[in-house]
Amino acid sequence: MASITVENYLKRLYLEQQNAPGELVSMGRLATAMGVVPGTVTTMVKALADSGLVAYEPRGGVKLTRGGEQLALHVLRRHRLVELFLVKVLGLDWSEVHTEADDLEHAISDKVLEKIDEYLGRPSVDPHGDPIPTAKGKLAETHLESLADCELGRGVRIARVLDQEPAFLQFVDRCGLIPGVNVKVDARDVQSDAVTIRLHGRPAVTLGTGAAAKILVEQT
Amino acid sequence: MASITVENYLKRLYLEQQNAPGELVSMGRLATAMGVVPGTVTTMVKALADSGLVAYEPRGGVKLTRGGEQLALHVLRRHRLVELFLVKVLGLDWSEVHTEADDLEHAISDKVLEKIDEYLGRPSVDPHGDPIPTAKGKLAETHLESLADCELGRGVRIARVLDQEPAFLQFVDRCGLIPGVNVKVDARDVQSDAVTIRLHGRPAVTLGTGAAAKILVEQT
DNA sequence: CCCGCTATTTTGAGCATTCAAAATAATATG
DNA sequence: CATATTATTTTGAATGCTCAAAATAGCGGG
Repeated sequence: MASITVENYLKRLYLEQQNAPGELVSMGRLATAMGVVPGTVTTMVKALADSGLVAYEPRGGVKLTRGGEQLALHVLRRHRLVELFLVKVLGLDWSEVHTEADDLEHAISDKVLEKIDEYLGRPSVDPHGDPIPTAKGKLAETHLESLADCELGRGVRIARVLDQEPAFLQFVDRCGLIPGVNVKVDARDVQSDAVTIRLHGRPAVTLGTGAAAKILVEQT
Repeated sequence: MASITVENYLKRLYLEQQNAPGELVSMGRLATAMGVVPGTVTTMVKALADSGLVAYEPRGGVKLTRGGEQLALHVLRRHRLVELFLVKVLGLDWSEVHTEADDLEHAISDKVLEKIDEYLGRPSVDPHGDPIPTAKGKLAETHLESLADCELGRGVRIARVLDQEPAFLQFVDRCGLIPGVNVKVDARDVQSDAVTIRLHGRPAVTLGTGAAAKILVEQT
């Protein structure tokens, strides 16, 4: 059985790999992401390599093996199903479920997970629009544009928010830019670094490009 | 923050104290209950004593301090609310929720716990009839008789089953002796060590005294 | 009162995870 | 190319929890 710590390293590593596909993840990156000192990561990664969960290149970086990736996806599945469950069933705010799920994801058995999945009707995304890996460990690939780069004037639907910070999520919520909402990018200005979004039946919202890039949309 | 291990020791100690009220719990007892070697318990108990969670008498035994008891009750509350939630909401069998709750009880935040409690309508007992401590750490005292010692012929209602073994719970389930059911003790025989129970609309059941003693009833 | 049994405690050690700080390798810069 | 900078690894140590096995204490029976 993978310990909670091991599960966390694998999950983190998976997410870091997503940020820079194809490349090895550096020790420093992983250390920052895990909130530990770099030496700790070196030690841990060597142990994970011994267990066959990661491929480690000294002075180069790490990546998950297929086995490690499967485990990471299983953790991610638990995390995201729990998030959705907390929002949909227990009525927690979507800005707070990430933290809760970080603990619960290590305590949920397959049996309970299956019940949750069934209860929720086999959902494919969590409350932030993040895709939920299947029980078999498959993750639907998506190729979404963001509010920072989608076509001007065209109607789009908010699909995913790439930031779990409660403060950001609450802000997004106040603006009404939550997944499922139909919007249109009215204008972008490089000089002012601003993106103006028009919502149905609401005042227009202006975001900086940084924030706009974290909100992904799909065509309607 | 109390570690998972500490929470488990306190919970176990609380339950052992219930078995023999007033007395100190011996190291050996606690070791068996925790599934560790006695030396481990001595070490751990001294640490708990240093944290003010237990009162330790060398060569005598341990008991919880008020602080330790509060923590134990909080863990027990999480455990029992989770059990009920798993049965009522996710449809797990009552014979399997104990094991699941043993993990989940350490991963549930107060916020989520409160939502669960609310969702369930502030229940007072779990699926086995075990009382649920309040958020304030109060536990309703009960003085129930068992099928092994209640009055013959009188109508009683099953209120609690004092055994979490899946096999026993499944057996109890098959007999229909689950909490809430009205029954009557038809006969008891000291020589054959047997208790015969009559159920409404079902064949009568005969149990050994040992099993009967684990099924508690309340007057109807 | 001593003996032997049993429960408890102590001691020494190991595993997993972490840190601090020193050593080393790789990389960029002048 | 030598050096300065930065990233990584190593080393030594700590913490929390555990075990095995030796030492010790307490108790009942002779």
